[in-house]
Amino acid sequence: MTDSANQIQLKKGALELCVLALLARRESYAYEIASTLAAGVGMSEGTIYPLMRRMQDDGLVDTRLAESSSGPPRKYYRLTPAGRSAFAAQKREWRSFTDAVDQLLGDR
Amino acid sequence: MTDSANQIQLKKGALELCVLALLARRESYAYEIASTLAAGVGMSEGTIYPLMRRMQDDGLVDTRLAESSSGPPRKYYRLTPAGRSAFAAQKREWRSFTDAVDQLLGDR
DNA sequence: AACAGGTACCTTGCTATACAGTGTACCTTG
DNA sequence: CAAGGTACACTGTATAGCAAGGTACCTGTT
Repeated sequence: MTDSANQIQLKKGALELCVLALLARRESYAYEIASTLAAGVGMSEGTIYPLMRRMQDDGLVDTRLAESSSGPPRKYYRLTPAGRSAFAAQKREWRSFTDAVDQLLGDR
Repeated sequence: MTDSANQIQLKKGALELCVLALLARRESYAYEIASTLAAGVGMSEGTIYPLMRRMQDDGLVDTRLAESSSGPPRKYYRLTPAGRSAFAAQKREWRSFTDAVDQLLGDR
């Protein structure tokens, strides 16, 4: 068992919440989201594209294409109203879950 | 997408940490662990038994059998020294990960 | 005695997902 | 014009939670 084997698992499911949080601030595109989240929570490109597809299918985001001066065109993602309420709901779930775990851990 | 679809994913990987936390307090058996964690983090029996097997294979726990006055014999799990240090390490990882997410979420 | 229900163990099959790896194509800089 | 960063996307693999099902023990009720 490598050192990060468990952390990999730990991340699952929180990633959508992180993406929602970023998009709640401002619209963004997949490559930028992946770059931003790579540092803090270790999201890679192979993860973000399927996730964005899923979120679009679920109606949480819509997209627009925009030219870029520094490479190929970017597909910007924006939260829909459904996306905003999903963000609020998942944030509550996150709090409730982490509070339950923190309580088990005892000290904090 | 059901309401809990994401929460299911969110749980992954934190469950081992929860089990380690419980066993750090006192030895226990799978059925009791599952019952305790069912309320707070929603762990079911189908999850706990494979997990305990994995943790034993990883050397994090050892077991002893004990008679029970109210049913079949129980298999008690106890943390090994490796289990205790894994607990400490995973607790640090948990803190660092949740701190990163909480920072993204902004308010707290 | 028969049965229901709680305790306690465990396995199989299904589904979802993260991620590495790979590929395409655009643009700028040396 | 080659190299490297930007930006999109897909495939294959491994992992893991969980519902459902199965065995078996013990107690209390009918």
